[in-house]
Amino acid sequence: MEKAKRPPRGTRKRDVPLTEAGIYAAALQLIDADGVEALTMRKLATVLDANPMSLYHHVPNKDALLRGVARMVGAQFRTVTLEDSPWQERIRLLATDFRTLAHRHPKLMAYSFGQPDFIQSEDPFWAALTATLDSAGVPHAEVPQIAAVMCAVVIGVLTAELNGALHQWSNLTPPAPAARENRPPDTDAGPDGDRMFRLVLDTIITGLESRLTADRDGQRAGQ
Amino acid sequence: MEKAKRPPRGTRKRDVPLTEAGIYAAALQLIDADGVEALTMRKLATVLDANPMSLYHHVPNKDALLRGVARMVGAQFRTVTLEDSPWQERIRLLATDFRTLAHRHPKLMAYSFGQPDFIQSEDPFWAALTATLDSAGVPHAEVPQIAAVMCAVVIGVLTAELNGALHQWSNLTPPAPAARENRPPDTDAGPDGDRMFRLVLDTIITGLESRLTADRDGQRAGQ
DNA sequence: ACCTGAACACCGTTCAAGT
DNA sequence: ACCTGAACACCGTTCAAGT
Repeated sequence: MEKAKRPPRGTRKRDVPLTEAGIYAAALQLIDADGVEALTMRKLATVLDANPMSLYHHVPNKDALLRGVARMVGAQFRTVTLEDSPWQERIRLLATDFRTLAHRHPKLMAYSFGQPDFIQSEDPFWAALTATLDSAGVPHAEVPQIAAVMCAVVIGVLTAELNGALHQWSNLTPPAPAARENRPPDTDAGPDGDRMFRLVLDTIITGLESRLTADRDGQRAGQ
Repeated sequence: MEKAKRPPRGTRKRDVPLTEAGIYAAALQLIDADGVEALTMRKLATVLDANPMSLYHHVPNKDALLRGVARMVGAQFRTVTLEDSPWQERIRLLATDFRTLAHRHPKLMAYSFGQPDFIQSEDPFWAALTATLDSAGVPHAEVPQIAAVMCAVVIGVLTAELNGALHQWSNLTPPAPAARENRPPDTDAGPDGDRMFRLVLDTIITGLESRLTADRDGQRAGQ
């Protein structure tokens, strides 16, 4: 009978002590599978084969847990700096990297996008974005505002893509009352999403370009 | 002692029977005050001076309650059609009307913006937007997609404005470690929000214009 | 230091019973 | 028809106690 506690085969996750990182990793799995709103301290403990209260020895509370998971995933987002390309190219790369990350963990990112502290001063992403706008010739004083609205725009489009709104709205105009209802969220990873994301990107880059040349024309008439 | 039930003065809300509309109105008050996440069937019942379970006779569940409140508020959003203005002006009006609504019930709208069914085919807003794009000369087949991304962009910026992200990000670049932390969400109703919203609006309208003239030039070289 | 069981103060919702 | 109390199946979290 010796011990007799361990179930037959690998059904037991934890022969290993609890870790902050381990908790985050397990939480991320649950979130990827069922979404942030389905994550529960108690479910998470079950998955980790631990007592729910044990988690509180490694994480202060559920909110900190979510922030921790978000920070962990965000850290994967090291963008290639691509120092010697034109600013348009660099912005495009930043945005598509962002989108790639969003597609890798859609449920988590749909939540993270709603948190104002999702972007921090220290983020290499923010540094890269502001540096790029700077090198594009955006007046220093305006760089943070322009960067902020660009983030808001990109996050808005990604959110709408992730929760299916973009897809749903695109198929709206025909009354289509008998169309199949409540189709699954339909991550919209297809070519539609790609096209529409590029459309937005092109538009804001074009808009920025024309704004910059207008500024220059205003200052020294030409060039 | 006759009756002896009624408290001294107007502290009692309900001498009147429960109504679906009354429930929505009370729920909206609670949401405006404390946000959607703080709304509880039990708190709502208390405010209405009713038993929590009584609500379920007028509303199937909490989800339907929230949708009902959102629909009720969205119905206020009757946009002036402004039939004889240039499409740029009409789009601008649609967007600023949208923003006005968002500022009137920020907590509710921050929630509603996340719901993919927030915009429906029957909405006069959607009809006005698609009609405007149509009159601007957007190819019929592209109208829904363009309308969808425009909604996503505007909602993205409004969401970031409402939850304070726009404001926070704008003040990011200086490391500013000792700055006051956790200032209140700071609805960002000030001139900052106005400016940044107009900036986005100008940019997408400019982008759309250049896209349209490019299409025309491609088709018939000129005009 | 790390873990745990019991308990507290909440939720949304079901159901059988009251008027 | 409308309302209600009790109860169920959950939450996050505190706390005192175990090793």
